[in-house]
Amino acid sequence: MNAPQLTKNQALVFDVLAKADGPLSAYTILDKLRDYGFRAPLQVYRALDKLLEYGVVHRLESINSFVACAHPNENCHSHGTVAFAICESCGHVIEFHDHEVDHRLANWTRGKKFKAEKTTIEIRGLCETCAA
Amino acid sequence: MNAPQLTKNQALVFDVLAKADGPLSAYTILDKLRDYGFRAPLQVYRALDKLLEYGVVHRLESINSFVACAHPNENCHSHGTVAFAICESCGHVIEFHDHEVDHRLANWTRGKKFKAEKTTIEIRGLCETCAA
DNA sequence: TCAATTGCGTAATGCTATAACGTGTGCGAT
DNA sequence: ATCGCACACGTTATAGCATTACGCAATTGA
Repeated sequence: MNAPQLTKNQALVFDVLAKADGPLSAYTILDKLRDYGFRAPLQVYRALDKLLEYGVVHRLESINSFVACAHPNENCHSHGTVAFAICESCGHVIEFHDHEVDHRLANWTRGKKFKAEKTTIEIRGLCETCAA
Repeated sequence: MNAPQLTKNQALVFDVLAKADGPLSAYTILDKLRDYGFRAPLQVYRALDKLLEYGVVHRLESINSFVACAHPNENCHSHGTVAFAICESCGHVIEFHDHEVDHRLANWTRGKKFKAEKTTIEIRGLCETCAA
């Protein structure tokens, strides 16, 4: 899924996420965009839905927040499942891929004949700086 | 973390989850327990907090729901990270462990000096029956 | 031109989770 | 025994996250 030309709202939401130094909730995004005419959550959620679909934004399920993809110029989906390490102290997120993990999970689903649609891997803890 | 004697509320919540054939949201649990005197979400959330702490219940982050642990007589935590496959059609959840996945993720965190506190692995899709 | 699609705006609502307050009970230490 | 503490509980209110429902406007393509 490659991103076509973004609409105005999509571009605004994406820019906010791209400039943030960590994940943002939909309502935080809304607040940051009030000066640009945003009034309602749905304006944010609709834009996010598209950005997620295009693969340029990820949703962090465990903290109900969103981040810009760390690999803007590649197609994230081609790397397999995206995993995240989320620092609970400073909020920073590291995005990574591990083919072996993908492989193991794929093996498991194959064995169970489970048809995987979306896989979430999120590690919460403390980043190197905050753990020190 | 082994489970001590449960309090009345904890036991009620646990029983509801144990008898359910799939994950339940806190509010669904609340509704099921109104006849037993439950009136407010906090009664459920407080019980859930303890049950999660004891390891007899798991939280499914991606669907904001809770399930009884599938291995009631073992200590889940001793198996490493618990992973879940969640059928989006019938709602059934399969709980599993994969040491190799744990190992890979542990390797990654070690390399990044990231101190993992809680790891979430959830695969959403269709179970064998529903995919057929 | 008409119909279908897509994005947008607004209001209302629903679902998920926690804060803040106070009560009661059990239990160990003084 | 009684004081102080920890813990579970009950209630109200509020905060935070997400969707439903309605209608309008612009675009596209048959």
